[in-house]
Amino acid sequence: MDQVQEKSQSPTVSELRRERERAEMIDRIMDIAREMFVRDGYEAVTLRKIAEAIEYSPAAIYQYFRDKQSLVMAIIRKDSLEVRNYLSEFLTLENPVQQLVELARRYADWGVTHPNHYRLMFMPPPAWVEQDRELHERTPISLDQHLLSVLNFLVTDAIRRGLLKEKHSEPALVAGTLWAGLNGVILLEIAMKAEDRALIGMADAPFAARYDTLAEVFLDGFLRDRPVS
Amino acid sequence: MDQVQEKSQSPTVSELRRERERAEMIDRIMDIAREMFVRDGYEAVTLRKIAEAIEYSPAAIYQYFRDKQSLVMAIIRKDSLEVRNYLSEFLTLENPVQQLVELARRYADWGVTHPNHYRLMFMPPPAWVEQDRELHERTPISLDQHLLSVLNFLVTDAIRRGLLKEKHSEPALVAGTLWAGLNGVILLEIAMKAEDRALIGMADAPFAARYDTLAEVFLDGFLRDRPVS
DNA sequence: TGTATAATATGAACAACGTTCAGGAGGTGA
DNA sequence: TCACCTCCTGAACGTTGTTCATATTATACA
Repeated sequence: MDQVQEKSQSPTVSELRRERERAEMIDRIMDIAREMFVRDGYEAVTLRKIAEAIEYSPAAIYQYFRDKQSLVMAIIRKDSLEVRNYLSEFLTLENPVQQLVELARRYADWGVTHPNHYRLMFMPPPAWVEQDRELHERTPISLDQHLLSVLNFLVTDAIRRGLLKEKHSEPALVAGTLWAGLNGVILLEIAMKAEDRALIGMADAPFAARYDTLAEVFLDGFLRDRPVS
Repeated sequence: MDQVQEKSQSPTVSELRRERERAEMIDRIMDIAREMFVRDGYEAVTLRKIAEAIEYSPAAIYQYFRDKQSLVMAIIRKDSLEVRNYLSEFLTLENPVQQLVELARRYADWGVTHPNHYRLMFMPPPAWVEQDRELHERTPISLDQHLLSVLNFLVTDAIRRGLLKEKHSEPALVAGTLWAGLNGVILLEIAMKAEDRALIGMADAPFAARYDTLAEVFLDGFLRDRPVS
């Protein structure tokens, strides 16, 4: 990652092959690391374990990644990009509210099924953020930023069409609230297990029920005329 | 922490003094650790740095805490307990909705001003949770659980008084949604800095505005008759 | 075909980390 | 005085991420 070809006028055939092999190696490392990462969280990812799995020495990894942090960030970045595409698939300019609901549901599903990705996305060690910002100078934006951006776009559209109550005239505030609620239900699902909820004497409910309640309340709260669904 | 006095019939005067000194030492260690922790996050807390700060050897710390994890957890636990008391201060049985608003605002204020506490509360390394659960067998419950519990209690009260719309008859679902929205706005404030929001072309707003929007939407969405505020 | 060059992989080492342990120092109670 | 107990330390262990000189290999060019 992150290297530039300086003098190559036209790449020879073996240069192309090496480049491809290099890309394969990068993928292989990332796949191994992701496996550990998804199952056991960030601290389970050790370079020595990865090295053993790919049958190389630990030092070899540094040929492909600047350091461990870059490796994990590369995984997050790549996977986030896939989710972004997945989320944007269904974005047409038809019914902004309906699209919001669909978008939110997809995002929530992804979050609940990828707790470790989600964790690291929101809760990176503080030092990481700056370094990553310097390196990839704010592009591509992260998944949560992208979500907020899309929400903002759709909300702006909805407001322009007069679908929301008058008091909700600022798209950024509405989008932010949607973002908050959405990530909140995901967080609730990830951070608090069923037994924890039972512990404090609460009736348990499937994730879908909590999501639906949130959707219901948002629709009732934001929409001018609540359509019968 | 976590030790029992076995044979002590009546503690002598010097035993009392030693016990007090021990407690002071524990506080001192926790204060140093908290300072590092709050400023730079969890991984900034190293036992060797703490040892240097308190002018003891690293091994000395193990006289007071089982291991590093226990130390950090002790901080979280203690501070969470203070917040719990702070949150519960104003809990009377007068107006559940008004109390919900007050409670939520206090919680949000705390979260925004304690990002690192907040981070670790929701996002502990997966392995930690089990161990901590075994040690302190589900008591005292964590801050987020406590919040959910209180929310649940207030919502139950509100429902019994017929303050909510009919379709919101399940307290657990309503409380969960409130919890989600609340933690969501905090997360938005913590995880995404102002410059990030500006980056995607959104109007920026102070935290209070986002909180108010959320409150507004929840009140409109949940309440049967929205009182003029 | 032979040779310089560049890419690639490695073993050994380093610093820092959490943690353990045998043992010293010093006050306490009898 | 003596035995005991608590506190504290230095040294060590194993593991982590990371670096670097070196060896190996493959390529490009004469």
